[in-house]
Amino acid sequence: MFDQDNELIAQRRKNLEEITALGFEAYPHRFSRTHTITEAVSAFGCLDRESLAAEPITVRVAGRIHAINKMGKAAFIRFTDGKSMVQTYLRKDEVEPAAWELFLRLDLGDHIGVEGFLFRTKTNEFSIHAKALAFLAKALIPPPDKFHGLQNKELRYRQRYADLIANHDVREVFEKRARILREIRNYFDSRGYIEVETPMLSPLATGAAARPFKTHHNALDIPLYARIAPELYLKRLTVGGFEKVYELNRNFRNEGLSIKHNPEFTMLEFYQAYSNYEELIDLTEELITGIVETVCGGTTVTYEGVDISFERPWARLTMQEAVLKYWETKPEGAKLETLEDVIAAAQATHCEINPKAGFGKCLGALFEHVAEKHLIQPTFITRFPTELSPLSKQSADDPNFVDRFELFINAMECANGFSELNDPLEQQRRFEEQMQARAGGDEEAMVLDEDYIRALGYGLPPTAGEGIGIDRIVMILTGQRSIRDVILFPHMRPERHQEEHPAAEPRTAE
RNA sequence: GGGCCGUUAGCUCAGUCGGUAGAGCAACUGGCUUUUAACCAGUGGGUCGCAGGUUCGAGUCCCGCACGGCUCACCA
Repeated sequence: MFDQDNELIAQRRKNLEEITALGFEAYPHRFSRTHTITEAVSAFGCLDRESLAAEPITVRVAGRIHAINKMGKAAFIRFTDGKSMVQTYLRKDEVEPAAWELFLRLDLGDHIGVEGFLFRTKTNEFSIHAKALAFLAKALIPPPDKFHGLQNKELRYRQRYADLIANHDVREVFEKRARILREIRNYFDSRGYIEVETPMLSPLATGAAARPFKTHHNALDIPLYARIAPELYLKRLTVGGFEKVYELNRNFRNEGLSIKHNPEFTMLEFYQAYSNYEELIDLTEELITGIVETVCGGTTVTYEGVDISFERPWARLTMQEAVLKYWETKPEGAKLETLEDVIAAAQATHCEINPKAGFGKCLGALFEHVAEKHLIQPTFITRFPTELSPLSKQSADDPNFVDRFELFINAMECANGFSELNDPLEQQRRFEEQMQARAGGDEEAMVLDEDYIRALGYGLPPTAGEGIGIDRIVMILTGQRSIRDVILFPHMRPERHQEEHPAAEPRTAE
């Protein structure tokens, strides 16, 4: 890793040895600061040259070296605390001789501490006139190009630390992500919801239609699955009397990776007793609009050059209305009331459907084929087929549909909520249907959870629940095109280490 | 899994028709006491992703593989 064959690393190791030979500790344990660089810049960066000269302000700050401009017996060192950058002006005749010798052996990427007084240069740049210089840690590996940053996407994802050092906008994305999560927690905490944590590892992977990761518990000698959704656990808690609960955490799905899919992703799920799905639609608008206003300032964000407006109310369409609206070659008087209607529409729009699928699955496929890509502005799709919604409560006027919605933004499904099915006998019947589909080869059909049925047997009040895909919301609010750009360490194939090649001839030149 | 594109110095990138491997940053030596991607002079640094093939000769053409990006399919 740090082999001497690489001249840049060898040079840095040599510099470190010489620094310790000068009497500096190689990896000192601490450095007391008066300010972070960010604090110093925000506290004093507004002062002009005259006020800085009139009453000298001394600071002790620390950071990583970004650039060095050396001019004989003086130098500027630009360094950063990760968030803000400042430069220090160092003169050979104004610091200890050892400090100057130290300076001569510093490399880009090293951590230093500086004590000095604040001033402005003749080009008016806010700077620290160094009186003392401390060595805090060596970077044996050179940082990426100080001007171009790190462009190679593979390196940026695999070595996020290097990405964060080199590309300041990456840090801003993750700071914004943290603010979004904080706003979500504020929203629910201030309205009396309790945040809970339910099992990540469970004997059953259920509550959603997805393929799970499987593992094994040695002591119990049983298979366990990484959860695909916390849904059924959260509703057990509603049965138990937690009227309003939320969980903000990871789900795991053993499926393909893409610009919109990571094997683990962050989901908000929340449930509230004595509510229905229409109340959740209002809540979702309020929650997300509030986040957009707080985090992005305003009600509009620009994503991929398109303005997305979160001005309320957002569009609402039933699934059938959405298909009819975006079906470009729709014949006069077309309807989507029966299986025959839907099959005819699928054929007319060249939408492939499974010939064995029923009305609900066909309508769902048709919706995804015809309408989904047009749902750029926030849009709630309602009135889902019962066949696609094994955990949702049927609509009062037609048992073929359920009281459910999905929220689409930028053609991505961002939220899914419904009035919860709380009739244990009907739930059992729906699970049995799913198990039949599973037996028929549908790997993603939902798995029966008997204990969940038992919980419903104790009586789940009328309840509405929702899941919101946080990574996707963060993508839209931070303008990132790929989910990998809003996840700190996205999943990658492991690096394949090259076969050990015969040891190179030792270098003799020195 | 399919299709398209990419992989050249630590980083960012050139490399024409197949004919001695290039630049900027970074590094090294020297100069320079308010620089701004500092500047000036000089120097070193390469398994051209890996492995085959064609050819007198391959970074370049062909085949296979690895990894990545985009995209389609599956999925949220």
